[in-house]
Amino acid sequence: MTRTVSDARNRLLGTASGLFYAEGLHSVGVDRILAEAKVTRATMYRHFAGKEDLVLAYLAEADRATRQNVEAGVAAATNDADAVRAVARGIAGHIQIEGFRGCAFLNAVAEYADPAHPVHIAVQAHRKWFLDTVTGLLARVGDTPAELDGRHFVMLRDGAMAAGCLADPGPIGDTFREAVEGILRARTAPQA
Amino acid sequence: MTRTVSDARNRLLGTASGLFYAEGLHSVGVDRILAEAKVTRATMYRHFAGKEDLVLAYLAEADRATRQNVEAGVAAATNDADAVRAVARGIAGHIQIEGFRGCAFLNAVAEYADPAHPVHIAVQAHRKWFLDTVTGLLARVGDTPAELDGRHFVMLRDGAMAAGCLADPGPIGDTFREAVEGILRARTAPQA
DNA sequence: AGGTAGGGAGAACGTTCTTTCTACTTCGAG
DNA sequence: CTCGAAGTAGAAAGAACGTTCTCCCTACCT
Repeated sequence: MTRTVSDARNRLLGTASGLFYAEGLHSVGVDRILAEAKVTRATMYRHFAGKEDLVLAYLAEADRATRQNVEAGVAAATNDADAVRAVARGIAGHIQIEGFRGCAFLNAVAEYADPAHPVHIAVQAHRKWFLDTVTGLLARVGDTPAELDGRHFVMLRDGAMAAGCLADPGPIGDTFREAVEGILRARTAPQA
Repeated sequence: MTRTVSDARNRLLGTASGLFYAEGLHSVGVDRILAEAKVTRATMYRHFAGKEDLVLAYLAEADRATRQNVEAGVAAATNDADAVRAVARGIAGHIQIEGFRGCAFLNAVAEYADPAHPVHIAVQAHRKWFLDTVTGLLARVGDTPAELDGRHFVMLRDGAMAAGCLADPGPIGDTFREAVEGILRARTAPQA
């Protein structure tokens, strides 16, 4: 019942995630991860089938963290429009943090182009969840179909995440949030 | 004066570009490029200092092609708003082409995270040109400062390019162009 | 007391990577 | 005619890669 769930495994996944995100999937070798996590090869291969499994676990953790952030933001909102704003605020805030290197999922597909690859599939699943979630939130604001606005929101998010590590993240976050306000404005006061 | 400029060099850069774009920078090895281009190692190292030089040449060619496309679209436009629309149409069209795998520059920074790396610097230069160009075009529509709208346009572009190879590119292109129309609308008829 | 899971340490495998090298051919310009 | 640039062909170096392996130690559970 003590269920340590392995301290070494946590260190392994933690440092692997940090390195993968900061430097890229192919750029980081197993040796680097083992050295930095102070874990031996045998231990790693006891917990993960291989490097690819580590990558998948890294993305799964990122997916879990994102869902938690979104759900927390939505839960704290007092109305439907504010729920959308909360998601946007979370993204804008995420861009500002030290060491931000873009979207872990978009960066991953840049390295795993094959659509049939497990990594690519994991990214697709995450993106489908996000698009569906945002579209659902937007549908509760106003009474017009929200599919286009959902895609619009995700497009802004993807662009903000991409540019956030290539330009001053402050103005990027501001631009993003103002653009989201534009979407909400158009939904609350439909075409003139 | 015959200046063949080397047929082998062209084949080399051409197939290297195709492979780099389709499969990623780190995923493609020199051997693959040499085999596919039917060029020997010695010839390649005669023309390029190394693989990194090939990557840089690939990005330089992509930069040149993009600038040409934008300039052609702008030149064909009959007024300032249509110039912006022409750029947007070019992007939306680019997303639809078979084999589209996202923005070559955004994909490149995903693999070369170090801001001091030549690849990263080349991407920054390309992006600065694009942002400046778009902001300049938008400044001619309406008479308000265009910096925010320029960033907004680029954000939409980055998002559209990122999503274009992860979802049905048709709706993505439509969403992008409609969002750009929103920017133009806001500039021609300022706040109510 | 003994079995077993988790971890440490490190050797070694075979592959692939980028790069360098030598040796021979081709061809056009001076 | 000759020189040199550009090409072919292939060996090989040297490093890094992901993976597998053996051996030993510790801690916990029964």
